Amino acid sequence: MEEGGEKDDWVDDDSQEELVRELLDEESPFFVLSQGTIQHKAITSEEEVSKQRVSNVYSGPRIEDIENALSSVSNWKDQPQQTTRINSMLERNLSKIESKYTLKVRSCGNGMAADGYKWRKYGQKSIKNSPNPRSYYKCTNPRCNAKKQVEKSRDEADTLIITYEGLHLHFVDPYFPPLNDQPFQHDNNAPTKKPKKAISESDESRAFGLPQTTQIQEATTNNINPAVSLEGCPCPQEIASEGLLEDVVPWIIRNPFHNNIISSNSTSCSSSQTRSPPVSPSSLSWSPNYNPWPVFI
DNA sequence: CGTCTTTGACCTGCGC
DNA sequence: GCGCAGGTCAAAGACG
Repeated sequence: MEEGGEKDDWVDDDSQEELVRELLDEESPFFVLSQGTIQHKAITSEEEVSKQRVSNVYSGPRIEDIENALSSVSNWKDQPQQTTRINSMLERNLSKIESKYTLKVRSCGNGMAADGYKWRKYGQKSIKNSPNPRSYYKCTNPRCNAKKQVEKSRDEADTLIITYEGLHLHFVDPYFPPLNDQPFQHDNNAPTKKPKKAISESDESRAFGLPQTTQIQEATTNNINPAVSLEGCPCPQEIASEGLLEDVVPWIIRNPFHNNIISSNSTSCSSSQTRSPPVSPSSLSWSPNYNPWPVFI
């Protein structure tokens, strides 16, 4: 993707702060809450070892960490000190933390909730004591190890339970500073499909890691449903084709019209829908499995 | 023909 | 060690 130098200006401070507040707001419609709170779980093999550290750092998302993540993503190219901030976070072992975010999504249609990323289904399993199978998806981006699991709720037939896991590394890696003083270059021609290669590359990418708060941002903005920009909308082509968070978030922030759509998307699409009606799902079907209008409950 | 989905087999972790 | 359940792999088929 090629945004030139413009992208760094896409998110102004106010927008960032607003997004941060949204991230921390339990009432935010952007968050799917399982019984009112984001389910956050540290799942690394070093979980016990790092618990004490985590308890300091991850007793909850701290606003400065989220700000770190946001500012690191948006500004480091222009502000060398961002490199220091990233390194500081990495030194705090933030990169070793992975998180799962379980979302309950009320489906308005036939199933999958679009979240702005392309996913490749790699498995499906029947779950014991559950009538509904669970589907496993990986991000199609070869530099990304993000995964999600989707299953229907046992209690509510029209509710999907989506568990996000891992990182959308293709979202952050263009913003990480070059290693070993090598010239940093974003691979604009990175292939988007070749799962086998993706495994090794994502393994390499894990060395970068990501602060947990960035994952929270990811989990949140996944729900923002950038797919709204796909067809019939004057959004950058890169968004439509890749749905990358780095493109989508600033773009959405800058496009109030789509913010309205997103907001309406965060409420029930049933009879309680009082805002502008959603675009026809068929017009958004850049991935055939997705119902682009999930409702977060 | 390339890509994606399906689905059975295999792997792994965990509890007993 | 064994069995179970969840997670992943990969061959085969479907689809555009």
